[in-house]
Amino acid sequence: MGNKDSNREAIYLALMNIPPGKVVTYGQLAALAGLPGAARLAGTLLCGLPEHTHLPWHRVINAQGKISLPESSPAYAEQKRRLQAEGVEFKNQKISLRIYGYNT
DNA sequence: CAGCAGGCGGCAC
DNA sequence: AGTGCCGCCTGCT
Repeated sequence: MGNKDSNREAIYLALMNIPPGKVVTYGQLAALAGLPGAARLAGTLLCGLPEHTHLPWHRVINAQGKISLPESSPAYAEQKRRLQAEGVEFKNQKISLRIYGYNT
């Protein structure tokens, strides 16, 4: 345990455990994967996910409760749409972690 | 509210 | 095989 490959896998596994209608921050996801402080890693990996992935990458947002992508990005629109489809409400592009945050 | 520095991997040279 | 730069980040000034 601890090698790079398992870290990547850990992130994916942690992501799979996020239930619909809930969201986690990058840092939280990394922490759940056993990699505290590796928030950026989570972002990098999600960025590299193939389009055909089954992983709920859309449930990952930044610590500010916002989608960490340019609003003009196609991925932004899709992420927002998927979250709204799961019942997540946006307040001016912002999500309430207090309400939709995933707590173990 | 904006700006800067810090810690962790990934990828290119 | 080693070094360096960059990122869908964060927390603190």
